[in-house]
Amino acid sequence: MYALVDGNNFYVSCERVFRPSLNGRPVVVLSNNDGCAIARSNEAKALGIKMGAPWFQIRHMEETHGLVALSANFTLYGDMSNRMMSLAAGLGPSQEIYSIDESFIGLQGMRGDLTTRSHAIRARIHQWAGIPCGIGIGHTKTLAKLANHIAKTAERKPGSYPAELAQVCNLTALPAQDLDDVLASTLVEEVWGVGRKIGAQLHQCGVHTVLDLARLDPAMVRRRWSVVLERTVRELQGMQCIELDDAPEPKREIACTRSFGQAVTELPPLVEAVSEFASRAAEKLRKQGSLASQLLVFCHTSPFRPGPRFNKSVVVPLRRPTADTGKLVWAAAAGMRRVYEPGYKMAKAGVMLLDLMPGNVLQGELDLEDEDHRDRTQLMVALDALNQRYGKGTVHSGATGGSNKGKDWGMKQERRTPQYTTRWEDVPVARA
DNA sequence: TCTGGGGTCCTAGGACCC
DNA sequence: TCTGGGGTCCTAGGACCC
Repeated sequence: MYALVDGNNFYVSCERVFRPSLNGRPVVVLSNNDGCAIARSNEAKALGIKMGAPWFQIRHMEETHGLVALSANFTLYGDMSNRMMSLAAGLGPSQEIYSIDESFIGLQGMRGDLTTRSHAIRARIHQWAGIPCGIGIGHTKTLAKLANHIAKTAERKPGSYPAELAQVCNLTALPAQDLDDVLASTLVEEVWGVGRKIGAQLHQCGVHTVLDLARLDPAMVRRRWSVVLERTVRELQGMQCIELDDAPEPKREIACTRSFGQAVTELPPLVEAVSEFASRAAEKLRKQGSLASQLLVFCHTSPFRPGPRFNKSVVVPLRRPTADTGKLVWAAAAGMRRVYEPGYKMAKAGVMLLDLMPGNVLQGELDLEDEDHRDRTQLMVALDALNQRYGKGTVHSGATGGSNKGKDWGMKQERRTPQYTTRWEDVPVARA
C-alpha cells in the first residue's frame, strides 16, 4: 500500500509562505525569462489559466483580475521541498521522492487508521513547512496517484467528489460500490500514464472514465496499445506492477538547455552560452559521481515564428570519460562552432551529457598522463562545494569564461534529442 | 514583441554475427 | 556459393511524467 503526498500549487505555496498577502489572490509563477506560467494558484486556475500559458497571453489579467505574476526562485523551492519531504517521511517506513513537490510513501506494515494518521501528517506539514498538501492512499502507486488527484479536486471543487475525500483520500478504505462511483466520475486522462494522445484513443474506443479503463482486459490492452498501458490497467485493478524506488539510479543523461530572451544570430554568444551550460552540466555530473563519454550540442530557431528554420546538433565524442569542466566546456564550444550556420535567428541552445558511467572525478582520472589534471579536478570539487554553500555563480573555474549572472535566457519546449543529429566527423567546420 | 527545462521507458528497425 | 533463422546491440523516435 502506498501514499502519495503532493504539495498544492507548490511554487505558489512556497511564495505565499513569505508573502501571506498573496493568499486569496490569483497568482502565477513564471518560468525562466518570465516566459510562461509553470505554477498557478487555485484562483488563477479558476480564471482559466492553463499550465504553460505564455505570459503575453495572460498578462492582461493583471489589470482585469488582479493577477499577480512572480519570477521563479528555484533555490527557494528546493529548500522548501526538503522541509516538506522530511515531514512527509513520517507517514511510513519508506519514501521515494518523485519530484520537487511529490513523494510516495511505502505503508507496508503500518497499523491503525491510515486516514487519521495522514490528516495529522498533513496538518504538521502545513504548520511547520507552511505548505498545504493533498494525500492519496491506494494499493498501488497508480491508485495512490489517483487518490491524490481526488483529494485535491474534492477540496478545490466542492461537489466534484464526496466531501470526506477532500485533502486526504484513502481509496483502500472505500466500500466497493463507492470506489466504483468515484472511478466512474473521473476521466481517463487523469490517470498516471495516460496522456493526451492515448486519452484520445481511449475515448474513441468508448473508454471514457477510469472505471471503464480499469475494466478492460489487460491482454487486449497490451495488443492494442502497449505493455506500458497494460501495466497501468493492472495497477488500477490493484495489482502492483510499479515498485517503490527509494534508491534511484544515477541519471543516464544530464542536460542543460535554455531558450534565449532575444534571438541570437552570431556565433560568439552561442559559444558563450553553451560553455556556461556545459559548466552547469559538469557540476550536476560530479554531484552524482559520474563521468560522461559524449557531449551533444544543439541550437535551433523558434518553431513559433516565421522565417527560415534551423535545427541541428552534433555529438562530440570525448577521448576519455570525464567530468572535467574544462574539457566539457571545450567540447561544447567546439561542437557549437561545428553546428553553427550564419543567417538564422537562434531561439534556443543546449548541452546534453550522454553515455554516463560511474566514476569519481579524482580516482577516475588518476591514470591520465595529463599532469595538471589531478590538481584541476580537486579544485573543481572544492568550487562545487563553495557554490553549493554560497549559491550558484559564487566562484567559477577560469575555463567557463566568467560569470553569466543576470543574463536572461528565455525558454521553450524541447523534449527529445534534436532531429538532425550528425556524427562529429561528418560536420564541416563553421565559418566563424 | 512575447511561447519551460528537465527526465524516463518502450519499441521498431538496421547492422552485425553465428 | 546461396539461403535463412535467430540473437544482440544500437539508435531514433514516440509517449509519458513533473
